[in-house]
Amino acid sequence: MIAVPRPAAVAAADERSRAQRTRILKAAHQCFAESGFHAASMADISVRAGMSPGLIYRYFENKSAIIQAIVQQQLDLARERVRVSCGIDLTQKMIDEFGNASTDDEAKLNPALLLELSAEATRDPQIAAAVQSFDHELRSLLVEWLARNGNGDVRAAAQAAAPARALMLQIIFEGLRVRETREPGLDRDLLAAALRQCLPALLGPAESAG
Amino acid sequence: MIAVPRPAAVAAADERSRAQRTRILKAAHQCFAESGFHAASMADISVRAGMSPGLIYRYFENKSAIIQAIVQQQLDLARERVRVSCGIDLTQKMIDEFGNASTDDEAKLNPALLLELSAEATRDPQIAAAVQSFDHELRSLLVEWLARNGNGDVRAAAQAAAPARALMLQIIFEGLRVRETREPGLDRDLLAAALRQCLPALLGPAESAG
Amino acid sequence: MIAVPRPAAVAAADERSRAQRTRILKAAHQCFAESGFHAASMADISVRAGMSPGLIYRYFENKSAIIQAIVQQQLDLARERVRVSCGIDLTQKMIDEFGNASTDDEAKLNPALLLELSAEATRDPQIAAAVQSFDHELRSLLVEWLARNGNGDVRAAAQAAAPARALMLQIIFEGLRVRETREPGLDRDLLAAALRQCLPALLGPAESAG
Amino acid sequence: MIAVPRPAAVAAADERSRAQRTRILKAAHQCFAESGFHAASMADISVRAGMSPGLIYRYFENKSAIIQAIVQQQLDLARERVRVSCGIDLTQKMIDEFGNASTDDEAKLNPALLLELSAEATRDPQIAAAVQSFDHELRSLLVEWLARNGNGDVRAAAQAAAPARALMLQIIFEGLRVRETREPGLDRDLLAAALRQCLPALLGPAESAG
DNA sequence: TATGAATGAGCATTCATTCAT
DNA sequence: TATGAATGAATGCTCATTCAT
Repeated sequence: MIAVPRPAAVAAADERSRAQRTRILKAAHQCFAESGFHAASMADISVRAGMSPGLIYRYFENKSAIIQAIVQQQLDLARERVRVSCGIDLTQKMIDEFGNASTDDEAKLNPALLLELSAEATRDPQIAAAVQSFDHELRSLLVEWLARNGNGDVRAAAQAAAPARALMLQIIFEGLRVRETREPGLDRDLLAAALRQCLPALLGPAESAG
Repeated sequence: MIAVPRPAAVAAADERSRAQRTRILKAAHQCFAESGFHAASMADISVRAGMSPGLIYRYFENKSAIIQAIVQQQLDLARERVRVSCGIDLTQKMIDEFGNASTDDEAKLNPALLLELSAEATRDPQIAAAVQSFDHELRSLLVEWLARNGNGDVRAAAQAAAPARALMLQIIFEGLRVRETREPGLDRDLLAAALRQCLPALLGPAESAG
Repeated sequence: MIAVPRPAAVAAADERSRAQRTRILKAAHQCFAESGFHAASMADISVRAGMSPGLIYRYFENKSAIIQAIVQQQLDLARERVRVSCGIDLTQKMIDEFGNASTDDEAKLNPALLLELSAEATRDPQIAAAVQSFDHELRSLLVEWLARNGNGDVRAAAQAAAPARALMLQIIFEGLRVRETREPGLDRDLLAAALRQCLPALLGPAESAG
Repeated sequence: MIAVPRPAAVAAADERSRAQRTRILKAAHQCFAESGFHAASMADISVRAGMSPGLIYRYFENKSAIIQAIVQQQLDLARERVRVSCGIDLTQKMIDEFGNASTDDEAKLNPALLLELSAEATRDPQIAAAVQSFDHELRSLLVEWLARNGNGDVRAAAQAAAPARALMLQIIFEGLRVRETREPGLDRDLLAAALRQCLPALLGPAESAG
């Protein structure tokens, strides 16, 4: 006779399972941010997560699966940030969010992680695929957003420029992550001045070609 | 009897030593670009360099020292490229050099390596220091270059904007490296259109505020 | 208040307990036959048995105890087969039963299991003891059976030869199990011819020495 | 400049390499015989071989390769024994060689190892292939040997019976190995009597059918 | 200078076993 | 009685580094 668990029990188990996965991912995120994907050991992660190394394997097939999950998490985070940024002073947003990163802040996309993840995309086809599909989706979102923010500028010029502008925004966004990593103490005023050299041209009305 | 080497012999030995170091660094560069700093093994490097693993330790104290040297080499390369780019159509240059990277092309800064190196700066203080000092120097060079290219625009506005513009160029340059890594097949026309949205504003005359 | 179980309940519990043990042993038999004693995991067995891994430990102290029980079961099976084979054409029986083994056929002694079990007897004194006592008992049974099948040949010669013949039958029987394992597709006609070279001399009347 | 090692040095290195492999195989043989293929750990083997665990991997790709090599070694040993046994009193030989096995006697086919190896053939296709090809070869050798020992009995009957007899010899040989494993203290006189019940019929002239 | 055999600590992963529920 | 999450020691294997030659 096999006991059929009541739905409530199943739900509780599911919740616990999800909580454990979250705990592991949080620990992994910290370890990866601190030491990199390869230098962080499963033992490190298990200690950070407050559990035995063996238990991790109940929730993730292997270390690679954890990396994949972190990659996905970082991508989701980036997507979320784009969404939140709609209808906001993007320049100010970029300035405000520069730096202030701490290793264990899971609510913030970790720039070192983003860089390592991007480098890894060069080698791991699964990561490459995840990253590419994310990037395309993100660019589409930016195109839409630019259209909405164009203040009724429905001229062909504005429409045509949107994809290029979206790409340029992406490049600047990513360049900022590199800078964050290499020069965390960068002067914010200088940064603000720098961004103001470029962003108005990208966000404002399309220049009349004539 | 201890042989006192004649100066010529010393010089020859020095040269040989330098040649060996170069050989190792070339091999290491390829291995690091292909597999990353951690995944590339000393054995891999020694095979690529056509020498025994033990011999590498006569020229570099340990693997970390090789990484340091590669970092320095990549920085030198980047510096060189800035110097060469003077008086050139920067926009076109950026477009032309996007992608086309091959793992064993030592004359070209490897974008995946740049990213991994930048992430490593987060963890290794020596690398952080090397990177920061390089970045500052580079920015100074860019400021000078912008001044020279300003076509005699010695107005206060132009002078004041230069540092911000230099920073912005740096950010765009680095953002391009991330893109190269994540989307190697990016459409060059779109890229050109994107850069043309921004670079004129950065490279051209300062806008009159009134 | 401690409930004093009524005899009927005790009997029912006993029966259930026996049923559970049987279920575990059946699962273990399949797993062991498929993967060997060491490669089969308790988790595998518990899945096959349709119960949790923890529950197995209510019925068996540890994995070794399961192996012991399987050994005993295989020995019982072999004993049973000898008993059944009485008064039958042994040669034909041996031929018919060669091969045709499937991993989950519990009614048939699994040859790979027999071999692994025999090898294990070399290492585990408990298994060695079980196997030895079984082998002696089996030989006695064979001696009796040979006497009965001797068709009243009560001459000293026949009596004296019985133990040797019994041993020889055992050796052949076991040799067949090895062959089954190493050459499952062995030609049955060749096998029949081989056995007919030997068995008549073993089963027939003792040769007159004069 | 890559040093080209002199032939003498190469030969010495080769010899050392072979010696190391031998040392590892000897240690592995002992460990496998004592604990079985799976229970013996690489650490056990490395201790027995008097070297570090890592070094083993310079000579064998992985544990499985060691098992394969041991299997091959045991097969070679068995082949050698057949060859040596030509023109000899086979019955006496079988009796003499029963038992006396010690775990670290590499010159003697270890019966427990043979059994485990045979069981493993059930699961590992590579071992199965090695074993099958060996068995066929061995049977051919036996057929030839029987022909030579037939004392000029070139009658069709003798020729026809040879393959069956060869198979039967193989079965008995393997049955003896099982017995050795399960009943190492078996009485030699009884064993001799048992073999004498069968072997004459197998080794002697073919019985006239009329 | 150069080799490459050797070391041993460290890694990802597995699994028999326990125990709170 | 039954579950299955949790443990942690052990395993096969890798690799930076050393050192006898």
